[in-house]
Amino acid sequence: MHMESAISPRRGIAFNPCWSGKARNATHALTDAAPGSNIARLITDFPITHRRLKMGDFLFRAGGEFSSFYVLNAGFIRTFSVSEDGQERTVGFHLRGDILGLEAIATGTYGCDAVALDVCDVLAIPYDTVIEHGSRNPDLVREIHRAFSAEIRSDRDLMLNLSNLPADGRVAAFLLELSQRFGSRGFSATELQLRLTRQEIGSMLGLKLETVSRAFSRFAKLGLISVDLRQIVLRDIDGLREMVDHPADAELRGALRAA
Amino acid sequence: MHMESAISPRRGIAFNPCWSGKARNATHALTDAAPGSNIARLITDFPITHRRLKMGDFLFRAGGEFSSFYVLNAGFIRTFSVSEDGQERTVGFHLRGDILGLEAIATGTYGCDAVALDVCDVLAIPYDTVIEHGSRNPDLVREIHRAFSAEIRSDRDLMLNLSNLPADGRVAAFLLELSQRFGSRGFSATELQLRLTRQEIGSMLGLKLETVSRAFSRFAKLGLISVDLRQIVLRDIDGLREMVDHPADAELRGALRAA
DNA sequence: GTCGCCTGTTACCGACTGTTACGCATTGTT
DNA sequence: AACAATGCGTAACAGTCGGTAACAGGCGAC
Repeated sequence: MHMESAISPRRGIAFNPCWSGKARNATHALTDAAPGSNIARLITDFPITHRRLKMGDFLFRAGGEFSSFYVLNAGFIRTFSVSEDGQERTVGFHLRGDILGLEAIATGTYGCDAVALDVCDVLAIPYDTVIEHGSRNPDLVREIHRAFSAEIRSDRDLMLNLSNLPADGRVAAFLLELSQRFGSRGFSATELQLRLTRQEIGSMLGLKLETVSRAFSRFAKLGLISVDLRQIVLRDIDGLREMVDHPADAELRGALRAA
Repeated sequence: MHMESAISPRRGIAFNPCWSGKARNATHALTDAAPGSNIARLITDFPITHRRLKMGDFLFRAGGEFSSFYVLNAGFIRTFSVSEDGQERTVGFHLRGDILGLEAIATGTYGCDAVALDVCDVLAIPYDTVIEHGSRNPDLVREIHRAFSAEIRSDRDLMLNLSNLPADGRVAAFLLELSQRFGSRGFSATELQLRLTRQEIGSMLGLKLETVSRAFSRFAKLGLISVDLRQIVLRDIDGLREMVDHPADAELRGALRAA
């Protein structure tokens, strides 16, 4: 399975929109399942800075100077990088609990843009503070390492998908991964509210928007999903999994089921 | 430029095959340019374990229990993962100074296989030791973070290439990245001794071996490189760069230059 | 030496994806 | 209300890449 993320399978059901309150210590802000939650929990003896973003605001820009990394507490964020010719390429789609900005430590500048797709609340964690705390709190260091490591893993899974799956397989894998992440964070795992356009999804999967569109249509025709613009309902998880593992057969099997 | 790695541009020319001696403190074993060098240098007050590998030996296997990560001191290592259907997919190609095994921290088990392509010498760095040292040596912690972060960056660059470049562009980008890494570690940046088969290269780039072969042949015909099995000489770096940036034009331009 | 195996090269064909173009629905503006 | 802008779906066409196959060269086993 390429879709397994390194996230613990413990499910956090409760969804606390704590960003609607005052800025507060983040100890109880996140569920267990989110990689950023433990880190926030381990930094207890100083107030964490909250940043509020509205749709379209940037959390950081590529090349901007690094001083903090961020734990997304509520909302949705898209990260992308812009090539020399002005083409936007989506790098990731992030929900609450995700950590952003880790890739900036090496160079001291952020490696991509991060834009809010919705109203967002973000915890800003100053890197120097982490280092300072780390010297007397090995658990915090371990937790940071785990987050790094998980990031590498999931990037690598995505890479393997990109390089080995045909268009349908990639789209199916994308949906399954999203479902798993939504589920582990207390959202519905079958009714997905995409916040991305076809274009943005495509640029993350190395496909054109028409191809994404076609894949969605095909899946709907095969009864695997229902599509209503950006509202997607997964109806046959195993079928989608089949589409990832054996893309060719899945097509055939669906066809004869329809006949 | 997607090919820029986060490695410092300082070049370490001297190549000390220190693995031929007795196991020793690693302080002087590696050049500045390698991401693993600083880490090895910062762990000074205990002897680092060396592991010798001969061609075909595994440094670690997917699923194996994690206790140490590794700094490659000499030789070449290929990492790959095996899918359910038995297909091998190359994840990375590593030279001296590279760090291996970082992705294992999250789950406690290694995420891929690592096999020696040559006689290798590897420094094994027990993770617990790092944590222990980290509490009184913040620089070590920072250095580890830098390595993690650089890993994420380079994975992401590769991802962008995979999802956006056509076959020729990927192969050209692969050659340029290799050249840059060889150069930064004291090898020739233009005469590359590939240790990978076409198949292995292809599985890293998401291409079939025939496609890799065809790309090499095309490049050779355009005068960009010379190919003699796994011995490749880069003859026109700018031309290769052009192939990455504007794959279509590069073909045309080469054709009319030949005419 | 010969055989068999592995790696690599090249050619031909077909499938898949990108390209282009058009139509439709929604949204927000004049 | 008319209009433009944006996102989305569909279809025809073209280009690229993979699948298959045949062949050459290196190498070890016998």
